[in-house]
Amino acid sequence: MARITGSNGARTAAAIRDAARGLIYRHGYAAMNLRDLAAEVGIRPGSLYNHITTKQGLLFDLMSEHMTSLLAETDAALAAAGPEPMARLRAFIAHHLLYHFERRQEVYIANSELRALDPPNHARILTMRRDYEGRLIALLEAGAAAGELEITDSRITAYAILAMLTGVCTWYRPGGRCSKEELVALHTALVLDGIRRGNRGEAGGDR
Amino acid sequence: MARITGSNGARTAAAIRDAARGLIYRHGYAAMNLRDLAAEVGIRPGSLYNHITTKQGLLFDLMSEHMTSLLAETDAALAAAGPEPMARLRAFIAHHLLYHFERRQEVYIANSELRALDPPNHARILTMRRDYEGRLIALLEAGAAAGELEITDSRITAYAILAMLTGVCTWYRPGGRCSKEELVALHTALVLDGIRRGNRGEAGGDR
DNA sequence: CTTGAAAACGAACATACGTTAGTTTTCAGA
DNA sequence: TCTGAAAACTAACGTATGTTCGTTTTCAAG
Repeated sequence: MARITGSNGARTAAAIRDAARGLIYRHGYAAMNLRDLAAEVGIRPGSLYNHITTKQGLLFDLMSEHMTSLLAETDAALAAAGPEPMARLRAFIAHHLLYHFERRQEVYIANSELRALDPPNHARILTMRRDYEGRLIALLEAGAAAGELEITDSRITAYAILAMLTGVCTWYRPGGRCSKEELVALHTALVLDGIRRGNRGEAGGDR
Repeated sequence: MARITGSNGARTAAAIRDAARGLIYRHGYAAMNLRDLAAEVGIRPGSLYNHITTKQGLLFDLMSEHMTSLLAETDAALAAAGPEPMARLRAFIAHHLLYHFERRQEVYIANSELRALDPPNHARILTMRRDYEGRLIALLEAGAAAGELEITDSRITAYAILAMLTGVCTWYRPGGRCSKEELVALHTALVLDGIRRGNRGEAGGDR
């Protein structure tokens, strides 16, 4: 027996990436092995190589596809929000969360497996990530320039906001206590109230 | 040649844990191998087993020691802050950040390698982590009860705050642009302004 | 000074893993 | 219908890895 009846290259390739996403998400890249991956897809280990270059190449493809679509969809959401800085910032936050709810696995992998990439791949993904962070930094600076936000350090503030928003996908599960919309509202409030101009209490210093 | 002149059990055990922290922090538990670990300590792979039970046991010990000291030091910081809810909350935030600056490796490992623990070990570490989250949840609820905070959902708010604060150790490096004190002030402001009562702008909803 | 435990060594075992090679069968275009 | 590419199979190679075993040397207690 060799090639299987009804086998289809594109379908198998997609099944491999789907299964790989799940396995890497659950066990991590280093702990995932290609025999388990092949078994989940329903093929033999060697057959994987009709669809991937190497294990490392598979990881890079997954992360690259993810970052590309994250950037594209973010830009679309920002474009739809119009020119007003605060509206764009809200759109960014809402989109970030909704995207993360929808695609927890990709997001988690992109954030936790950077170190598993070999140097050239690492550099490429890092560039895309910096692009994404740059979107938020620009929004914060636009809001500050418009006099609506009070930002001490736009880069660090962006990191803090992204850490909070991205943290959601470590515990969010569909069908949990809060709806997606409630979570968006809650986080939008947390973020915006934390940086809106004129909102500073006596909290600024810790002594 | 066998036992080495001047060899000392306690010193070697400490060196193993130090080296393991660094290797796991940089490469992850699954990607760390005991030959590299032994080489970094300056002994042969088999000699590791005079000081550890298994690789898994080593990971558990590292995480367990970390969580134990985190809980103890947090309680000490809270005790020193006195009874006032907001003072305690500030103390929690400041302590969390300073602890994370000081012990980035342990913190990162504890947060990223939970899945590498086998089920019994996993359960034990998870209990300690829930304990820690419980400290913050209690503080938020005390602040709300005292009328100083406005909290929609204390658990989710706690997760969001912890994600933000813990995110620091993914990018913080000593000698960076901001001092530790500045970072504490910046994050304290972000958190407290985000949840202080009467601070709600029109940000609550996203539509 | 003797002796048993401690702590290192060298060597190896057993398995797991990424990957390759050669073969076989199916599919799609001429 | 024929033919070459596609996609699967079986088998295995080479290496890496966690761990064990028996030995040897040092340390410290009696």
